Order: sequence, then structure tokens, then C-alpha cells
Amino acid sequence: MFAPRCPSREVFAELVDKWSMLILMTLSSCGPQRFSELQRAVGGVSRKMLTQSLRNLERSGLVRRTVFPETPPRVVYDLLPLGRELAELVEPLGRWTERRAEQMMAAREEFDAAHAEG
Amino acid sequence: MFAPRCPSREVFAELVDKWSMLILMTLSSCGPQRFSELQRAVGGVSRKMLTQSLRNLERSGLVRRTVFPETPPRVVYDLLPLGRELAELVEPLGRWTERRAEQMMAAREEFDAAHAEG
DNA sequence: CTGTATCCTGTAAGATACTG
DNA sequence: CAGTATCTTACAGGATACAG
Repeated sequence: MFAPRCPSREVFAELVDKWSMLILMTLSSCGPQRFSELQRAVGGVSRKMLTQSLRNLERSGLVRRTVFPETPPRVVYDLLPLGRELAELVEPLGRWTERRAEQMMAAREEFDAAHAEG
Repeated sequence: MFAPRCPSREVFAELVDKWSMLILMTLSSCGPQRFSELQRAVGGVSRKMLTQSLRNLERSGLVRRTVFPETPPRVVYDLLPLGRELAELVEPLGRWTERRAEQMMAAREEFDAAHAEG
């Protein structure tokens, strides 16, 4: 993964993505979700980015897309086993970030203040 | 973290970055490293990106930068407790990616093949 | 509702050259 | 050695309009 041209680097670089991670966390904690539910849950994501990230996750075998041929159409996304595995590693990361966010913001202010002089 | 304007979202978006994660993993598994050692370890990273990522990590209180005033200068980076915490969450993610990379690549080929018709 | 297609802009990031 | 500064370009990603 530390080699530029390695497949694992490629995969890693795409998974380590803000939207993908938030989507995985949402599907993991909220269960199967429709497109619009996901868009509401993942604040600030555009339809374009949501579609794109979901396609990536689907393509890599992490997420399943199910279309119910109704009118209006209903599309539900849920985690495949592979996605569940990843989600369980990502969730601690999310919880840690929320727990430590304030501390990091404080560190930044301190850093910025210390480097403002001069 | 699911709210667009929340500090934790901001912090999260910056930590969830290819280079930052690879740097954290390197420092965690290899111990304190000089700038050039890091650049060699994290394949494909430019000086610019390495500097920028390290600054971010330093600014947020995850990494410590130590300058030894010699000639030629020597600069060593190592993890602070906060960085060590994060690194321990990121490492499983890295190991998982390497373990599953092939499987995901296969899933992609299958997906692409299935969507090529038409 | 769940997308796709198009346009448009800012910015991420490589290449290169320079500095203490 | 360990950066900084500058330039340039590709692409990420928002806005908008349209479609099944």
C-alpha cells in the first residue's frame, strides 16, 4: 500500500474518502437506506457526489443497490459483508474524531497563534 | 460529524486523507522518522504534499516536529499521544485494505463487465 | 424519486527552481 | 537536508437542467 502503483494503494485512496466513509457509517448505524434518506443523513452531500460514491462502493463489492420498480421508484442501499467489515473499522474512527475534535481545534488555535508572531 | 458546518466534520475531512493516513501508519510502525525517510517510506508523495500533510498533523496536535540545528539540518517527526491514538485506529484500516484489495479489484472487474453490455 | 448530462469554477497537486 | 515559492494543469465537485 506504500507503493505508488500497487492495487491496494489505488483501492485505499478511493475508500479513504470523506463521503464514502460517512455513507458507510450511516448504512452501518441506520441500516438499509434509500437514496434520499442517505442524502439527508449525510449532510451537505450533493446528488452527484452521493451517486458517485455509492457507485464506487457498489463497484468494489461493499454495498448492494436494490431497485424496487414502483412509481415513484424506490432504491435501497445496504451493506454487503465486505462493506460491513470496513464499516466496523471506520466507525471507531468516526467516534474518535467526534471525541477529539475539540481538542484538535484547540491545538490548531494554539499552533496558529504561536506562528502568527513574526 | 454528519452536519456540514460542524467542527468535527471539518477535522474529519482533513484527517481522512491518503497522505496523512500513510504518514501516521509509517510513524506508528517505524517510529520517529526524518523528512527524507518519510518521503521514501510513503511512496509517490511529493515534498510539497509531505510538508503540507505534516503541517496539518502538527497543527492538530497529532505529530511533533523536532529540528536539530546541525548542518545539514535534521528534522525528526514523531507521534504525540493524540496521533498514536489515531494511528492505532488507522492501522487496522490499512491492514484490512491490503487483505481485501484483490477481492475488491475482482469485484470491480465483474461490475465493469456486467455494465459493459448495453 | 432517483438519477444522468452539461457546464463551470476553484482548488489540489505535480514540476521546477530557489533558499537557509 | 528540509523545506518554500511560483507556475501550470487536471480534475473534483457545485449548480442547473433534464429524463425515466
